[in-house]
Amino acid sequence: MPELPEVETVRRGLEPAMAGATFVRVEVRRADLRFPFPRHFAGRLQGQRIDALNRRAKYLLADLSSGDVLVMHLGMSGQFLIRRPEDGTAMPPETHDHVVFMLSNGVTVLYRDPRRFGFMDLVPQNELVMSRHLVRLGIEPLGGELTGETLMALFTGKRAPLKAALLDQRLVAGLGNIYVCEALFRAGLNPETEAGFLAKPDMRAKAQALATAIRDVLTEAVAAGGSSLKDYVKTDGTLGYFQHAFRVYGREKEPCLAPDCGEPVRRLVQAGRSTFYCPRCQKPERQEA
DNA sequence: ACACGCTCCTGAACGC
DNA sequence: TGCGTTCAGGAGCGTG
Repeated sequence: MPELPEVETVRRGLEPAMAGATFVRVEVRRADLRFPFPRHFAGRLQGQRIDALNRRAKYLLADLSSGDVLVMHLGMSGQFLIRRPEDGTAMPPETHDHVVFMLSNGVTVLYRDPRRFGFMDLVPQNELVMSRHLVRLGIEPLGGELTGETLMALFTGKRAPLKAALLDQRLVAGLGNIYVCEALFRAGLNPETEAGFLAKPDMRAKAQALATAIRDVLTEAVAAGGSSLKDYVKTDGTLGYFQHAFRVYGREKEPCLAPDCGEPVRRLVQAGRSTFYCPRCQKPERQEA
């Protein structure tokens, strides 16, 4: 499930293959993914140089010499795979290979997405931050803005549970179900606690702990190449390995890994998504009415 | 404005 | 064995 660490890992894999290269030929093998491709998509890419490959939250952003930015989102099951000429026989595209980028350096980049929740778009550079994709995004969690103070400000008056608030890309952008569960565990916060509760003055230390936990878990996951469960692979087809470092995610009924705890990890459903937590390490805060 | 639930999609896992 | 059901979840959208 591509969340920020997986998207950043993909970016780091694609950057050396794509930055500085030119699109020689682009094949779009179906009319849409989650959304239709923009008009003349292939034609607007062909002949353009990729000046830089950036990331914002879970979006990949390729700056093109035309002045457009190629905006790419992996959805649930999107993968970018790099095929180098020295890899040998060219493999024919598979069923879910929807886009093929052929580059001037001989590299082929495949976009594969069985569930088609991903999408691609082209946006003029000077409209990018105000574009429909990016305009509502909250703070970048590894960008230096994420502090206890910032979280307190963002959560002020929020009735939603912490789990939902952290999944809300308008507040903090880049977390998904896995890293929210892991960050709340590390901060010792109950996923059902009202987000607004953390904004109280005496909760400053908890808010700070949460900010630190989010930064730490994302940083560690990027260093591990992301988490591979079902769909996610790196651009060379290999797996990330942060899934081995999960402390609660996917561990229902298994013992909590905190020292001297061992309480069975519990699963609950919030907003239709599984939440994993330790009821002993993540006790609900005393919330006066 | 805000919170919540529904929806898109496919493949894997599960149950009878 | 085989078929049907359930589950996974990013994020836009509709509803109350």
